[in-house]
Amino acid sequence: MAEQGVTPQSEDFNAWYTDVVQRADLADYAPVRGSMIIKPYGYALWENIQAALDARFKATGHQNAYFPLFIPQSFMQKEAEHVEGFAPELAIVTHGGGKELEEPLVVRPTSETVIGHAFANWIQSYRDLPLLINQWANVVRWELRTRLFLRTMEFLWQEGHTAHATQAEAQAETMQMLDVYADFARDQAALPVIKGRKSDQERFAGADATYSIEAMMRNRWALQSGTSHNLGQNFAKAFDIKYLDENNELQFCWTTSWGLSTRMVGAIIMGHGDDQGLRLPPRLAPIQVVAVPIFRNDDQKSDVMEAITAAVQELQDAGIRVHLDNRENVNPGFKFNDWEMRGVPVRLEVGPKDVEKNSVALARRDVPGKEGKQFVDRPQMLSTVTGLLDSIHENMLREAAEFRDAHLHEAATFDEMVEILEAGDWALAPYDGSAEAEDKVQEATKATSRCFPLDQEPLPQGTACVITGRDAIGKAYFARAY
RNA sequence: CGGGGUGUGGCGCAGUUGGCUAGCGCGCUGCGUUUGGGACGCAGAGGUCGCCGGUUCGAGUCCGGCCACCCCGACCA
Repeated sequence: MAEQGVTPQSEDFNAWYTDVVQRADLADYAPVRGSMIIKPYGYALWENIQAALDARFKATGHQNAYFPLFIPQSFMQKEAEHVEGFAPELAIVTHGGGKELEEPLVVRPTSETVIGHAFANWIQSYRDLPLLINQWANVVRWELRTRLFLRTMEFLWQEGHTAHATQAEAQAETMQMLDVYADFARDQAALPVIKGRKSDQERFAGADATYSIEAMMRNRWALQSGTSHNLGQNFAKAFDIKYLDENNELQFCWTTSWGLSTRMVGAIIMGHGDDQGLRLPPRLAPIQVVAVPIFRNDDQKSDVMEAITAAVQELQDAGIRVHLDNRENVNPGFKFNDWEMRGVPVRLEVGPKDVEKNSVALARRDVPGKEGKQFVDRPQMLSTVTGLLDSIHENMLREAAEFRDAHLHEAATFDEMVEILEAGDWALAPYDGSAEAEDKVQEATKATSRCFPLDQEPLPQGTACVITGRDAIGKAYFARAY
């Protein structure tokens, strides 16, 4: 029998990832290096992410709009840090309609500049504020090294852009959206994340401060899964985004931006998957329940199909995403393995014995083998499935949190820090926020600073950075990161 | 962009001391038997051997160049 599964995680985590993405039909390689084809199953997952986030954006007062893919090159050059930060990864269009363009067009790597330009026109008075906009779009960054979902030259995301009258309001917005991401990760994706502030090296080019949610993958690498920036008045000044306040005085706005991309799909894959393949969080899974009929002959077939069709209908009517696997060229055992690899949270089986006893079998993806399988009376099916979906969500979240917490350690000295990082875990230590300290850690361990977690007490006066010995500005997590 | 590797039916590979009709496994199509944890039999379909050039009576195989992809590093959501 040929090996039909994916490379085990323990053997080669990156190979496991690549295997799973392709075998589970999430994505495919495209003709152009570094770009990807998102297949229907992967896109359905993204659509569910979109729907959940979009609802949260609307609930917090944001409106969707769409800004153009092409940005005049001069726009990118108006904000000093922004130019420098993005210059190496820009795709630039120099020709159109067979002629060289007067001014080259940048394919957006992010939209602060075009949106800043528009905001400057839209905003006149304090009555126009706050302006709360989001767009769902594709962006392009010319990456050297790419990986499906985690880093591709073109990716899908949403980018929120807001303008406010005061610094405090902008900061409140920045933190609110970080919370939205963290809550989404926990409540929809079953991923516990750490909210924190980025070091200066990791800060967005043009931001005063960048915050992120960091998730731990099953190989203990960190994955930045969402970011929220307080842009201060940097873009307001570069694009002349001004308003008249109540005293008829002209003021610069305070702006923010925040984004979450298809990288979240990678976070879900690597944050939950096991040696069998994907494990999708029930609230985002494109298929929440897969129904597998089992029969030996035509008599049984008609009885079983009738029963299972009714069961599927009942679940569907209750709003559950169900797929009936009625393929006849593969046997049930194959289907079990196939759907487990694809990460479907719940499997419903109906066989002759179930028809006879008016029952169904339900198996949960997060608990392997017989332990995770139960037979329930048909009238209890719907309530059991509903309960299972919630229970699987809670269990996946708990497992991920326990795994993460088991691999977080505090370091009191540089040696301790190196020891923790070399073992592959995350180290939390007082850090002065400097680039030279970060470089030193990276040289020693390949790990970088992930964030200063928001959830921490202020350090006692004079606490030393474990790397440089200078005054620390807070405790930061360091880890290997994608 | 540096280091390593790989390009042979859809996928995974063998064939590489040049030799005639390029094989194997999986998958695919048809028919039949199967079906509660990755079924089996029989019959089929499917290949400009990554591309270009060279050597040779003869190139998947040797030589040169190019391209693509994967892995590891440096840079990044």
